[in-house]
Amino acid sequence: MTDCSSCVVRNRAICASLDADELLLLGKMGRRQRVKAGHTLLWEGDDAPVVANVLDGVLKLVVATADGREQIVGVVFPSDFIGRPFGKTSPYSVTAMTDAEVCIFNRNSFDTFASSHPDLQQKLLRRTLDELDRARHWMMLLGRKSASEKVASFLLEMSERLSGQGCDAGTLDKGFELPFGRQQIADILGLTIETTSRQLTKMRAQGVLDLPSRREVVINDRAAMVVMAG
Amino acid sequence: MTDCSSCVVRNRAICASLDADELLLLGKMGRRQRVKAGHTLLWEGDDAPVVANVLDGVLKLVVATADGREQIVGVVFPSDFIGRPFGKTSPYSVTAMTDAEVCIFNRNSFDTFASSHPDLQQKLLRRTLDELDRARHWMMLLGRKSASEKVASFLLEMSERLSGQGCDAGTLDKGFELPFGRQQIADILGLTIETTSRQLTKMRAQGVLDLPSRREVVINDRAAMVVMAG
DNA sequence: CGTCTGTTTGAGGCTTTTCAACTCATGTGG
DNA sequence: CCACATGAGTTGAAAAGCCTCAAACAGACG
Repeated sequence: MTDCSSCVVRNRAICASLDADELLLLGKMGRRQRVKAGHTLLWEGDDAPVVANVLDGVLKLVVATADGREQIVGVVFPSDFIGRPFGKTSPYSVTAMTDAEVCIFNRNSFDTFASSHPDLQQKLLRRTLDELDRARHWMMLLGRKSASEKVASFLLEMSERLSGQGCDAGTLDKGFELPFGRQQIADILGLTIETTSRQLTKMRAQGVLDLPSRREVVINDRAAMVVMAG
Repeated sequence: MTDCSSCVVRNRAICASLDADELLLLGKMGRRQRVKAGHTLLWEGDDAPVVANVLDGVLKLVVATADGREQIVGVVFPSDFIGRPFGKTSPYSVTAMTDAEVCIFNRNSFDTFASSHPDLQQKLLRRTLDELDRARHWMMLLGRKSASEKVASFLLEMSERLSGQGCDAGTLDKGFELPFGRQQIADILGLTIETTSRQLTKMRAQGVLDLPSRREVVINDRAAMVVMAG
């Protein structure tokens, strides 16, 4: 069992809708689990037996074709919800991009619990609606944007989502550290690793950004970046 | 007010979770509205004051860039739900692709009603989760599939979704009529109208399909089509 | 110091887009 | 009834953009 009252994402995750008693009940169902970077929590097509909350780290949702092409269809951060409630096989794999920690629930137990806790279900609905908006926004990027627009859009979104992480939520840092490498950026944007790399180099040459190290990005000219994002 | 008990989508839409009394209450809030093909119900970025159920016809959800490129991020059929509950501006435009009829609710009233009807909310949650899965599946298509794979995938999906429409749900018709033209297919697949047209012509030349008229498609060799879909 | 992994860079080729012309079905007015 | 305009779809040629393959490079680590 898990002690929810001291949970790091207690107030941001869907659990935030629950009172002390309910939290205790949910806590009995959940258990914390560490996932090492690169390890896969859920496999695409499997009858996924669990749902989970992310406590720490970053995970990716991946869809693959038979011949091995991969597309990242979602990136989840702490307090985000993972999995497919209500009895469906997982339509994507969930893999840790960094060392991560999640709070896992048996799906059937969770479904039952959710059904009798409308507030929790509403929180889940809101979250799912937001995810859907984000996914549809991303569809525009994948279908209609050029490589440079894709990279610019990606950096701006990451800058926003990663800034929300720390204590000083709200302020946009100029610099931030990406939790993933070039290949994964490419898999998010529907590009190859080479094209991604070239676009970044071009932007650095233009002075719009700096790349102090492999995973660090500093946005020098956010306005220009917004224009490039299309 | 609307008479829900005789509604054509009564048993398929989210309303299916409601009993007679609740239905009457919801019916007082709703009103039927016709939308002519080409007319837009909701504009991207607008503070959308309504949500709706589709009664008849087909509508598209569109995201556009500043310079006019369009990506269709969703297609909704009868019994599907439209709109963004819980107080957000609409992240996309909703436009009728055929003459359509919808059952409209004031969003605030609907939100309130939903909050006090967990069954309705759960139906909405399930629907949203399904939409999210569909959207993510589509992201793979947009990001990683070739033009011919895109067209083949599209035709297969449309064949399935349009077959579900009639009385004989479940059986896959070889032939069906698309509710949209070439440009709109292109906007769904993230291609140009020319590329779309060329792929269709190529498939016809290969004998995989027939194109009896502009909007009709007959799939001759479904197995081959599945292979082509990647 | 050498190896390993991840990234950058280069050259060439292929797919898709772009631009333009043409076809075909439909509808309108003379 | 026919000439003509109209809009959607098809086809062709050329160009652009992105991908593929290959090689060089950089940082981390034993």
